[in-house]
Amino acid sequence: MLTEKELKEYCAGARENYLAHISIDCVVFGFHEGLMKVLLLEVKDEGEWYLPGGFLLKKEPIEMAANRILKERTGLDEIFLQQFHVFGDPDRSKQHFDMYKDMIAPEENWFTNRFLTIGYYALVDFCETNPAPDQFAAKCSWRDLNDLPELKLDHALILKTALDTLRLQLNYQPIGYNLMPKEFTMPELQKLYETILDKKLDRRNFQRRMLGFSILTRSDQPRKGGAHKAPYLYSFDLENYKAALTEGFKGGW
Amino acid sequence: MLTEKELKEYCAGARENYLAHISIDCVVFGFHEGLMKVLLLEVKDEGEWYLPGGFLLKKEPIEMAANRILKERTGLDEIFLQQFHVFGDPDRSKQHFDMYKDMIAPEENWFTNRFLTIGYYALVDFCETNPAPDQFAAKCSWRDLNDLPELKLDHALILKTALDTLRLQLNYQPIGYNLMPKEFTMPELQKLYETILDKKLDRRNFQRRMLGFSILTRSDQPRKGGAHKAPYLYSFDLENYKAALTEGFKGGW
DNA sequence: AAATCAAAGTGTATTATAGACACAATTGTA
DNA sequence: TACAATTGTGTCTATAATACACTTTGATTT
Repeated sequence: MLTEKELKEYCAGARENYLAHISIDCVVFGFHEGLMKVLLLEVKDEGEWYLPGGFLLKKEPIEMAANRILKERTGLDEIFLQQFHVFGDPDRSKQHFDMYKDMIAPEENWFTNRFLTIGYYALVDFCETNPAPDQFAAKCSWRDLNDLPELKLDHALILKTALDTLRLQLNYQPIGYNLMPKEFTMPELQKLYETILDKKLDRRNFQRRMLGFSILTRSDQPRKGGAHKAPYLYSFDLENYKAALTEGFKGGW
Repeated sequence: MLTEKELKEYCAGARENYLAHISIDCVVFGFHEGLMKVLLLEVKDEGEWYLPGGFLLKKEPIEMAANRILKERTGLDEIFLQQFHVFGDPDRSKQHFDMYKDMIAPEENWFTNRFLTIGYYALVDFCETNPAPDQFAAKCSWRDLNDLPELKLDHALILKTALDTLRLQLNYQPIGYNLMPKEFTMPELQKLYETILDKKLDRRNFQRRMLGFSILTRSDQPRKGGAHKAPYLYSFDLENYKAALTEGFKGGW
């Protein structure tokens, strides 16, 4: 919780710099040790968590704002970002900022305005991130997707919608370049798909299909040092990968 | 073009009732005589056209605003509506309201604010609509999708994005219930698909596939009176149709 | 050094789906 | 009654999806 001085300064600054009524919330997906992770922030002095988010500078393009916000939270630039939905229920933030009602008049409090929030989801390489809290958070950290804490506001809905969108996306776009390290094995990539989809896939069919997309390059050297047969290393063929991103996988009609 | 009085009254009313910086634009698709149609408004005293749109009341849910706007333009209630993207380039409306610069100071002019516009697309039964202009338009009418006039602002981009989304949608959702009359023949439905996709489809394969979705009911009576063999009439099986809408057609993974 | 274990590599047979294609039936008109 | 236009329907083929089992490898254990 902020002090009265901090809050008032923040609100004055926000009114001056940010576009009213618009916010951005980001669902940042990572993948680590076979688990799907989401980047969350923990509210100071509370047990609650929320999604990385922020506001739009008055003359800033939306995508740029989302990038800026994520750079602040993760240290990463050029993140894979995708706008997926606007959440605008008039009551979506009701009562969530009651705690400040004795410090500042509601009409002065930036946070009691109505906000439509633009949802972005991001896919990032877990190992490359340096999570950093914003000024309302005690900490910023990765949480397991299947063991989530309670989320503030409508952030649980936003997260679910992002996940649904990601799963749909899997059907007509390649995925993984932004979530995997440079080199990876086929079983590791399969684990990513299994984790996102939350179901087991057949090893052989997965490999055949994935190779059929022609977005993978197999390295000459297998990965040594594991306790078993050395698996081949793959990397994404960026050219074909990007082509697949824009063209999609299956014609349908 | 509005008079100075009209403009000032509009701006004062807008500031009082609407949420700042947010607008809604709708791409309304219809289908008639084998042609894809889009509902457009023609600016008074100019040759330019724009998409049906409007603003969000301060306490109104977004979807409700989109419905309200479309009811005003088409007379229809309960329209199939889908949010598909937010357009928020800071310069998207630049210079488009220069014509009013001598009437009102820019800071007083509602229209020179920055707006993020939430794009919705709608599918409606062409024959049921009663197009009605808004107060900035000389007329509201259906235009052929493949013979469009020049559009104001970034409305050409919005329209194109809507169309792309619709085409994608075709791959995993049924479509047609909102675009076709209650009863229709298989060739008519095929024409709809061909028009949306802008390509020819095979009659026999189309029929087989479409019937495979189990969303159609064949009527006992064929349509008589045509100059040739009487085609069967079909209607959508609403229960299965809605199930297909939520579940999607093909598993993918 | 040999046996063992766990994970990875690979292939084939079957089934379902998509695509190409041709002929017969119906209706109004010439 | 022949014709033209349109609709209805079936089959063959190619491709893609699925199910399924054995072999290979490398480290670890005995």
